[in-house]
This record gives sequence, C-alpha cells and structure tokens, in this order.
Amino acid sequence: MQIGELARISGVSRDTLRFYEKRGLIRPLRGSNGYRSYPEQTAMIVTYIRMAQRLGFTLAEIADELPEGSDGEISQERLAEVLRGKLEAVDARIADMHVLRSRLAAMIDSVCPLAVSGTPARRK
Amino acid sequence: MQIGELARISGVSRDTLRFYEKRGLIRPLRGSNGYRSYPEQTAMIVTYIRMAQRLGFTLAEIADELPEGSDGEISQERLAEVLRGKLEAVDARIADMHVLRSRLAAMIDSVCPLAVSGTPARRK
DNA sequence: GTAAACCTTGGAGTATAGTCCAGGGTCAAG
DNA sequence: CTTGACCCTGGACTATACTCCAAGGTTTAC
Repeated sequence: MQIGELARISGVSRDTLRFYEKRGLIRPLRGSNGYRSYPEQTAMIVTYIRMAQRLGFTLAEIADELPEGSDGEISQERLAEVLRGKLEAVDARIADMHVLRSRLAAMIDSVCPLAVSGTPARRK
Repeated sequence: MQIGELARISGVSRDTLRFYEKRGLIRPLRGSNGYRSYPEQTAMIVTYIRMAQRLGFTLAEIADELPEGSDGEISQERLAEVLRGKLEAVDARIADMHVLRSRLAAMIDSVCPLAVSGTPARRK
C-alpha cells in the first residue's frame, strides 16, 4: 500500500504520515522507485496513534512504546502487548480525571458554599 | 498581591502569569508604579486554569469561559457557574475516555484474538 | 547612596504537531 | 510522448504554550 491509500483509509494526511515516520512511529518499506510501501497493519497502528493522542499522550510517549522489530512489521503479539499497556495507561488517566473532577467539585463548594441552597443552579 | 507572590502560591512562573494575561485569562489591577496587583481570588482561577489544562482544554477554550466583569474581579456566582460548566465538560470528557477505552479493548481483541487463551498475557 | 530584590516591556527562542509548497521523479493511459 | 495522478525531498510556515533574556524602573534595607 502506498502513502496516498493509507492516508485515505486512515484519515490522516500524507504529510502527517511522513511526519510520523520522522518521529519513528511508523517505518514503511521502500519500493525500487523510492516510494513508501506500507503493510496492511500500519492502518491500525495509525488508528492507534490517533486514539492515543486523543487520550492525551504525546507522539514521543507513543513512539517510546512502539520500538518494534526493524522493517515496518510488528508482530501481532507485540502490538497486542503495546495495546494492553496503553489500556492500563488509559485506566490510570481516567482515574486521574476522576481525581481532578473531585477537586473541581470541591472548588465549586469552596468558592460558593451558598450555591447549593442559595442559588438553585439554574440549569439550561 | 503582586506577581511574584502569586507565582509562588499558585506554582506557575511570573512569565506564565503574564502570558495568561496576554491571552485574556487573568486581568490584574495596576498600582501607581505600574506593578500588577492581583486579588486573592486569582490564585484559585490560576489553579482552575492548570486543572482545566490537565483535563485537555486549551487556553483558548478556558478563556472563552472566563469572559468576566471588567477589572480582574469575578463574582463568586459567576466563578461557581463557570466551574459547574467545566464539571459538565469534564464528565463528558470522562465518558469520551471510556468510549475510547472500549475501542482500544476491541482493537486488542481484533489484533490478537488468540491472546486471551493463547498467550497467557505474562504480566510482570 | 548603593545593593538586593522586586517589578516593567518587548522580543527572541523552544518544543510539539503539524501544514504547505517548490522543484522534480515515476507511472499508466491514450 | 505527453498528460494526469501519483510519489519524493527539503525547507518554510503555523499555532499553542510557554521560557528566557536584555534593558531598565521601583522599593526596601543598611
């Protein structure tokens, strides 16, 4: 698969794919003409990268966890392992969000303790 | 309170406070000597800004929700209102994280369906 | 009155994550 | 053999969010 097709199916630009390559996130093979050639699997890796970003991970953090074999191919086991690691990180981040949520709730109480009874908190 | 003290108690640099001011997040009064003078409340607003950032909001998004009165003072009600709005946004983001978590779990299954029984998922 | 410890502004520099473009090569169709 | 749709590289440019610095004013302490 060449870059244009991967861009289409994964929903990121060609430039972004080349940028991810610079950052060591993906490593395509090269054809005799110098064109990049991506294995099928790369689409899923790109999907994974976008997801990890949405979850708040930087590309550097994502790259650290994908120090794969050599030439663009990662074993299924290795990929699954990485994903499981990320799942744990995601759970940690969700827990973190809950902590922050409580702090935010506490801030609301402290900034305006009357609000609960005083202001009926006019909701839309 | 002047900038150095606010920096100390809120844990951000003076430069960052001036930067937040440029972005319209905080608006201190000025003394006759031109020095910035922050009301007590600003410390909590800064804490709120840092928290919102950790939750994944950009400064622009945070600024949009703090279109306060005029001269550095926000009413307690207004602040509480903003915080309640943010609490809802946080809940939405947590829900979003759960969705992504499920997708990640589904990806793990699809990339390596054997892993569950096949690979005993050697955990440390 | 001078030194330390504050404060001011403006501008430059950094890192992250792209996005865009120029100049040029490759490939399949007609 | 030219046209269109691909591809390549390198470099410039963008936005966000700082961070650092230079040059200078103010305040407090001795």
